[in-house]
Amino acid sequence: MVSAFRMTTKTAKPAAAETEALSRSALRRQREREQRYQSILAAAEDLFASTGYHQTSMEQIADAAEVSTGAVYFYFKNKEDLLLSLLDEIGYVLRHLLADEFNRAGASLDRFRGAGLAFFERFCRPYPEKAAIVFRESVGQSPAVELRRKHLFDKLNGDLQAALMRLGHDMGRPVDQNAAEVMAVCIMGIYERVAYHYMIWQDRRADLDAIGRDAVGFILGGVCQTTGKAPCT
Amino acid sequence: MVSAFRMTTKTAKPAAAETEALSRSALRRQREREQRYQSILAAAEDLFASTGYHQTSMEQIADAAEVSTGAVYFYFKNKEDLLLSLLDEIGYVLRHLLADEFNRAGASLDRFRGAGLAFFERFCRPYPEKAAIVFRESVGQSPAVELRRKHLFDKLNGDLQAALMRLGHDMGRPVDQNAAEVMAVCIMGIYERVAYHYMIWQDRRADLDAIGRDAVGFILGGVCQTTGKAPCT
Amino acid sequence: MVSAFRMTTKTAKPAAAETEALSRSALRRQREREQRYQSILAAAEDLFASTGYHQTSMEQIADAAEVSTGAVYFYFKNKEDLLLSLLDEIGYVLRHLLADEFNRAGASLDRFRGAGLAFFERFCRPYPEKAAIVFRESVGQSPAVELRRKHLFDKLNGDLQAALMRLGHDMGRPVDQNAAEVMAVCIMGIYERVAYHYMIWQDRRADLDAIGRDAVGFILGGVCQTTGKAPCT
Amino acid sequence: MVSAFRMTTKTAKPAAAETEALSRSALRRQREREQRYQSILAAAEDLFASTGYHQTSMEQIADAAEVSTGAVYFYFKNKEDLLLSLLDEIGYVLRHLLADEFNRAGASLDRFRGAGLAFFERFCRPYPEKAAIVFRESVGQSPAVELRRKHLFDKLNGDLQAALMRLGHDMGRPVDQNAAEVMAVCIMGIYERVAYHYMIWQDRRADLDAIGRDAVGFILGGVCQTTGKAPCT
DNA sequence: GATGAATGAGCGTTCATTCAT
DNA sequence: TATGAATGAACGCTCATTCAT
Repeated sequence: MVSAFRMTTKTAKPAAAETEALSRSALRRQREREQRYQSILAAAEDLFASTGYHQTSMEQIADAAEVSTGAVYFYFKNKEDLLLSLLDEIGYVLRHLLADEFNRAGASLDRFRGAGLAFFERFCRPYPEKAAIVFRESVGQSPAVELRRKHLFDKLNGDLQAALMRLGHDMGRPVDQNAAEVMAVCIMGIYERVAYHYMIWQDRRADLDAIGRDAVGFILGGVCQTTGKAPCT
Repeated sequence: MVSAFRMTTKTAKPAAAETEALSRSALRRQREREQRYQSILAAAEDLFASTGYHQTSMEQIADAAEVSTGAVYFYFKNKEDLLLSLLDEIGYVLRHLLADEFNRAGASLDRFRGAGLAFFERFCRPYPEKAAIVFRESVGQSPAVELRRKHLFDKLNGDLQAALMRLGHDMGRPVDQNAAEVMAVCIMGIYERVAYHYMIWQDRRADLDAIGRDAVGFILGGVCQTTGKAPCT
Repeated sequence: MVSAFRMTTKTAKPAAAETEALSRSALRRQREREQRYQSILAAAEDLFASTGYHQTSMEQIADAAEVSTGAVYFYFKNKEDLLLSLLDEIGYVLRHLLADEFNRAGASLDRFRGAGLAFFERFCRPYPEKAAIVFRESVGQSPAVELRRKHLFDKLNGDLQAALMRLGHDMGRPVDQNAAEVMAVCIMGIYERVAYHYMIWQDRRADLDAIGRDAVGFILGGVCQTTGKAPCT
Repeated sequence: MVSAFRMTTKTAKPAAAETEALSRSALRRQREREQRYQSILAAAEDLFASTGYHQTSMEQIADAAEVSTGAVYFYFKNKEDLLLSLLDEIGYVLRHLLADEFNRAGASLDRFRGAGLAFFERFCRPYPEKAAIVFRESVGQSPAVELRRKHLFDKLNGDLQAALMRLGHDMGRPVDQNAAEVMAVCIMGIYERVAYHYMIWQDRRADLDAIGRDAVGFILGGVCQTTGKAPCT
């Protein structure tokens, strides 16, 4: 689980009686801890998405999560760490979503279509707050956040790039590594801006099917351009 | 001139004999004023791009522009106004750059190529700070800034959309308005993310030619997809 | 207690076994909180009275109360709130002081005498800072402060007016309501200006007995004028 | 004229050709200067009374007077000086108004009545801004302003005190000087608070006649108390 | 004399973070 | 562990005043 409570290094206590099975009360505490961690993260996600990262104070997050400010600092190093954790969680969700599509059986081009549609239908539509956080709230906030964002995009780009190269290979028209990278970046750009435009700036959740299809069509056109599949329909 | 000093509303008494030509000293004052306005804006651009909007204090901007904090507030309503003005200026530059390409003579597809290359070569490369501001620093800062950003993108999208519909018409394959809008958004997304990836996150100014060509290739692929020109080379 | 720490709205979860008696440490914290609140208020009172409301900075108040600026803002919404709270406290003290006199047994006219003397002897003399704040520092500072001041005077006037009407009734010469109000306002005016003149502008604390007696004499003359008690001695 | 432009000490120029008659242009300049001085003062009076001394900026005053900020500083040393000048002017008006009443022929008690009525009818009613400035805006603003306010009240008190002593003498019941002073202060207090209550806090201009009569009645009662005139009607 | 752009000290306020209990 | 009061550095902004033109 990506959001599992990160074990603090100083886990002193358990050392003594940490028999193979944790005591019942220890288990309960563990569970409560995890719940608190999640509720704080959820509160932060909602507030950052709705009010903005800078406009949200730690106290508001604590209030929304029904804990004290001190508790927030027990679970997270600082405000930035909250955003980083959010980014990690969202990255995890998003990567797996896309990976699932690319690991499906079927014609390789269909996988690109599937991934695109999944991005719009199964990420943006159900989780608009997560989209707002990766694409809006985490932009340009601090070097550390920017770095984490970069890492996230690098991974997504890498996945896409790999899929493109596999596709080129399958089509008998090997794609240059650099070109594949640029294409991956282009695809991510389309995902991002289409989501931003139609989900963050406008609320076109209702039309997302059609929009997604058009965007995916554009992507496929770009992809075929290089991999040569002539009338990419 | 986009950056002409915004005339204050109370443009003074029309005076008696303020003939067509302003007095020499009045002209000089006017010029100096404009210079100050520009130097403050330039200082803000540099600092926002290098240090980040929130990490830059008004005092730093004043110092960099070699004026007092009060002077900054004389020329700009507040910090946000500085960012909005920057956005306006950048939007002006960018739109004209792209419009110039679309108004050129020649095959319509070539214009898309030209616009894409111009974006990378003639906007991102010479003005990396401006790119950092539109694509990074102005993201998610405040409702007003977000709105201005949206307006800017709406205009750019509109230009692109119009060009796409003209192209479809020329090709004898009229493009649906909504589809054209989505395509325009896709193209802007590619511009943005490629610039972000290769200019803001990495410093690949040297490779920008090749990268730009690949990205433009992708765009043309997406465009042809719909407008039907078969082997878009 | 007027100065009891204003209960914050979010009075926490009622907790499980928070029996009728608060834990000892909770009680202590409560007490310390109240002390801090009072010490900040006292610091503000002193500084406002000696230096002036506008001339006193929040930092000075914090320093004088030996707390941080942040602490001041924890206990009071802002600087204005400090003045409003002071006004409330002073109003409470003053009203009760006068009410006590009017509720005494004895000839009704004597009560007016008693109230007047109490105002000078038991309010102005021991609390010159409080007098300075109601009569000087809170004048014309902001709409909210002015309103609170008005409310305070309205209450004092109301008390006086009621006493006057009772007196008229007792004397068999009912007083018109409007006339009673004007008389109440006149009495407050005398209180205020005599205090201002002899306590704020001059330091005639030593002569306050005689001055008070003369002023009270004047008031009684005015009162008898209407209620008819002939040679009001 | 109290508001005549204070001659600056450095009136260098005239020294040479200041023949008994000023040249026509010199006269015109003199007149314009006086007009500007007055218009600035009037603008300040309006703004201070309506918006508050601290809430009014020098720029607002300059704008309202249709001059530059610099001009305001040519005619007045600083913002405080503006308030001091206003206080002087108002003091002049008020003192003469009351003096006129006291210098009238007739029974001496009637003069007190006349003065009181004049205060309400011929000062407060036509010049509510002036009342707002003496009684509200100039209170507790700075040591210098407070001092000037004190001087003004001292003079008014002195006039009243003198009148009281004359009255006592006329009545054959000489009044003690100190007692007369306290009575004067009481009368001023009534003037002030009744004006504040019914003109500044409420707008009872319409009922001012009745209110004034009641207040004057109260004053006469207080006065007779000491000077012995039995049934002061 | 008049202008108004420029100055810059100063202030109120915020809020991420800490730490005694 | 959890709490929440306390901290204090930092910042945006105002505005009385000055002075070159």
